[in-house]
Amino acid sequence: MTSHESKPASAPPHRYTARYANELEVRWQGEWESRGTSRVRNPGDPDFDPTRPKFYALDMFPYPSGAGLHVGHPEGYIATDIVSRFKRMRGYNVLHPMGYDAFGLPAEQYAIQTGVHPAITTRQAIDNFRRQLKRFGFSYDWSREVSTIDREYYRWTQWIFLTLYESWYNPWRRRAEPVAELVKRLARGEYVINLFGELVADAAGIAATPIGGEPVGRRRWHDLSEDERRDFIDSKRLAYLGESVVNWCPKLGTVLANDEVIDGRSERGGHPVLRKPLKQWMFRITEYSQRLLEDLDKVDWPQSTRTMQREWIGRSEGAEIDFDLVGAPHAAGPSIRVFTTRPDTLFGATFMVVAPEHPLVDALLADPGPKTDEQALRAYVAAARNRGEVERMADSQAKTGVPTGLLAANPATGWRIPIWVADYVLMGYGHGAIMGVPAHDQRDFDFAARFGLPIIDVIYPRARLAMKYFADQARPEDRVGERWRDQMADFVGLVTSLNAEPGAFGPLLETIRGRRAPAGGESGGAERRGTIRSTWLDAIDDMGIDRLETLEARLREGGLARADGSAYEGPGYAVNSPRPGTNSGVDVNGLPASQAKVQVTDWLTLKGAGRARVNYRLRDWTFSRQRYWGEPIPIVFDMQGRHYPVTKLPVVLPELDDYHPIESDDPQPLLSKAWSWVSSTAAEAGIPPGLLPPETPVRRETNTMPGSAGSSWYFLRYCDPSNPRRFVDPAAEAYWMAGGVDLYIGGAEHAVGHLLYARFWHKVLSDLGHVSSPEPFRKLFHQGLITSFAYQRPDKTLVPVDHVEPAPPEVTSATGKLYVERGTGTPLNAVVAKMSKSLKNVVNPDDVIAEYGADTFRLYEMYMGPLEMSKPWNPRDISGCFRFLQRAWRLAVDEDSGALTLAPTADERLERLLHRLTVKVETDIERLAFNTAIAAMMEFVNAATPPGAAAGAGVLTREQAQRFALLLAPFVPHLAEELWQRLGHTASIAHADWPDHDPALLRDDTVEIPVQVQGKVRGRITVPAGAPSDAVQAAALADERVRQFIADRPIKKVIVVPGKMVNVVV
RNA sequence: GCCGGAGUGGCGGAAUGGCAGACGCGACGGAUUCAAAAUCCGUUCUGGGUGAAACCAGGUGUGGGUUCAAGUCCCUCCUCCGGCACCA
Repeated sequence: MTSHESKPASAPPHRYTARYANELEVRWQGEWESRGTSRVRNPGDPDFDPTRPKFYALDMFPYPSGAGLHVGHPEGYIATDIVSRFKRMRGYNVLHPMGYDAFGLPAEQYAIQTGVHPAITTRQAIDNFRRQLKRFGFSYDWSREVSTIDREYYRWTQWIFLTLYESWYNPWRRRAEPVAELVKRLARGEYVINLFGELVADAAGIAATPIGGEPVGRRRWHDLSEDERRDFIDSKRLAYLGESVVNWCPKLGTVLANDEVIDGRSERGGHPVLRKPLKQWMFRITEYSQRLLEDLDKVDWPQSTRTMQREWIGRSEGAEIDFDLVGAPHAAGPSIRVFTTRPDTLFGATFMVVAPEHPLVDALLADPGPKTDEQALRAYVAAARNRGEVERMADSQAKTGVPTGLLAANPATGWRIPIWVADYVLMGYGHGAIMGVPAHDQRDFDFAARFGLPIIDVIYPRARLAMKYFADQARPEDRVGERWRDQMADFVGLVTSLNAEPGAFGPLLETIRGRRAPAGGESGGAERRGTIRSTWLDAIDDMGIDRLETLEARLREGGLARADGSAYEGPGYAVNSPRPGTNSGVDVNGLPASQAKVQVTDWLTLKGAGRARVNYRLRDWTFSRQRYWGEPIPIVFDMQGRHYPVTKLPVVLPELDDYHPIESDDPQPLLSKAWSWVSSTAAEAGIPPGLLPPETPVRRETNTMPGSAGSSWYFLRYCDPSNPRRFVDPAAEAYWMAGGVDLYIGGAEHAVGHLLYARFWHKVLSDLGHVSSPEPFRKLFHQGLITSFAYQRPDKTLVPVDHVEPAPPEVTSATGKLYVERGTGTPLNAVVAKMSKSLKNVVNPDDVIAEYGADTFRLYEMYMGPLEMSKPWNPRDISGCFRFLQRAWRLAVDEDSGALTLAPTADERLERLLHRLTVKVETDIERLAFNTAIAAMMEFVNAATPPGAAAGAGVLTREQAQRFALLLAPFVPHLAEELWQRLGHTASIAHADWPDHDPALLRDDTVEIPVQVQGKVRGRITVPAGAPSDAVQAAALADERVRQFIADRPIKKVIVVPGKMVNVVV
């Protein structure tokens, strides 16, 4: 028992104690619930008021863990609750819902250990979460609660999956359309399929033509066989079966995340992990790359989050280029396609690298060429494939690889360049193949240096281009002695200091030649020239250029990068493109790299060997999980392995006898243990008879959906949570989602995953006309982490809080440390760390509420600091908020009698303060700056509690007390409601009108202005508000102290900032 | 390495380029009390100055710059937190 709660008998009976707070909070929560105070109606409902504007305040719904809420959860919830309550008082219809993201791994793991069905533990956890959440007095409309594990919820998650399955992305119209539409267009001949299996819009004749534009063999839809049609359509669906590699642990019978694999073994148990390709459902989110990128400009999100999404999408402009294979046509095809952002460096491509997973490698292993070291290749590829991506990135320095024995032709130079396999090239990006330009890409440089491949400069920065120009133009007399060094240094210095273009090099060289050697007594120009010269002389020395001939030899062989020992990746001008004396169909020598890019790309396009291309880092979204506790994917397969959609929804997750994973070398989803469920018939599984005859035996999909499935659309279901006919009623969606969710608060850890996936689904649904808005979340805000104080030994290890005790005075005076470790006496530093079970510094909100009440908890968490910042939980500080509420309470209620203490007439000073406070609180709520709003309310209470005021006297009038209660209401709804009712209201404060303010009362008649002399405050003057500048200036200069500080110095300038400040400059 | 964010009293923090430290905690002093807790009142950046004030000087991670005026804007560096990382 804490002190302020003990012996309530000695406290006045109506003091706002923890017990008092808890009593009234629980009482009001019951009242609100039974009165339906937080219920909100939908358009079309009888008591819906369509004249009010809407506000949708959304929290990221929690995963209901068995441990219950911790103090980090409510932070965002309190914030949205304050805004929701405020908006309600301002006349908005407010949608403020809560639910549970309830599928997930912890419950499944618990089931594996104990055999208890995840549904049971999850329901218990949800009940506990709900109880805890309700105790905070959040104004959620609990009738809209949803949980992703409810059948009536996941039925619609499955429906959205099927919607994507039945859709494709039309690149010409830049939107998703039903697959049926595609079939129709194909049948009508509007679209045809070319020899490469690519879709071509016949009428438009644009895009999707192969590189080169050679005659395209087109196939009409009715020329295709049934299977060909089916394969083609399947290849276009937004939900498709793709193959991706997973970390399969046979012993654990499960797929592991990259960070759960260490050195090819499982983190848990150290069992071997295999990298296995697996057929998985994928979403074609990559089709939406550009739109997901562009629409980031439309939303009011933190800059950092938008940047993260941009980088995740990773747009880069460049070209794709086909390199012909040399020699006999290979099984892998006639050429290798690469993507590059640097087509300007094509002349410097001296080798190629393909990823170990590249099709060329498989083809080559099946049919090795004469020059292929099959053994080495096979060994390398096998090793590389079994290394996880994380591992491959971990040893990022030393490049490895083996030659394939194949050669390709560089289309610009005609050189035959070797093709290597190396794992620094990733199959998942671009085409899984690169052209190696070692002089201008550090990774390629490292690789070339390691394996002795040629390195040829093709881009020079301006300074080096100037050196080359100088060497090319050097006259015999320039070569004499050391003269060339000074001349060249001067020339390069002039070129760089003027940012001169190559066209201007000639005249500049003449200027240099015209200069005399600097003699004594010259102008500052020579001195400056001397500095620049020595800079460039140093640069020349650093390059190891001792004679002009050395430079010329380097330039001739294109060996500057090699000599530097590193690639030059910066901007510059094309050189050696082509090299002197060689031929090429294109010449970009001397062009700035940016122009060379365009020219090379244009030339490649014309030649049919390449084209401009935008590439994205974003990859398709793998949607299959080999888990039990997730939404079943509504698909069945026939005996030929063809897939069909299950239209009878929901596909209900079957029960299992036990949840132990299947030990197997081949990945087996846990659901495949439900064999009687898996084996079904078309009719039983819910396949329309038009698609398959009812008796056809089918096998159900045993993969389940990932956690991000249910969370990608829950905000839509809140709009219309129990609709049995649609995932959301169009009118409800159009009303609540107009312009997107108005405020969405949640952790920054979802910056890319959840927020990108939800945007993608939303865009698809929007394209198909199922939702009205293009973006789901208009305003997004991330609350900061709530951390905790932790105690650190000198060696930086942390000590659990229950092993910490205050330091004895002698330790403090000797070391300055305030804490020591119990037992050892080791002095400890107080630091800030994440709350964690091991440090025993996790705070349970239930305890805090028992000790102070929910209102104090709400207030404290908002008072700690800016919402977006991470901040440490300090139990000591809570009492400040608690005392504030006590004082606020005492302002209106006599602690002994419980009677109202009100003043008969309004104090004018307090009236002004109250108007100001009203403005301050409303602007701060809009800015989500709750800490300063609360500080302002504290100041008001301090001002309204004059020292020495007799108890029970009353300072505020009834009307003022009411307005103050209204300001408190969003923050501390229970206390505010109690005051409101005691002040004579029967309707809830939740729907009372926010108080108005009188702008006239915001300004004082006179203002005190500091007067500075030389920027230091030397006096103060009091002038009428809005006084003209010259009057203010006159008053300032008349001030006695100001005159003292000016003394007899002449006044240079007087700056008057109206209403703020005067500064006298002397 | 790259991209964000942050660095202000003993602590959490406040401050549209305009009086640095609002507000709260803690600490200290006082009232109340037999005593304590709770509650209430006062003081509290540092140094100088004074009986006490007034007042003076310095002060927002480091070093520089812009400005009449910088915690705030620009550049350099340091530290901490978060994210990404062979993306061609």
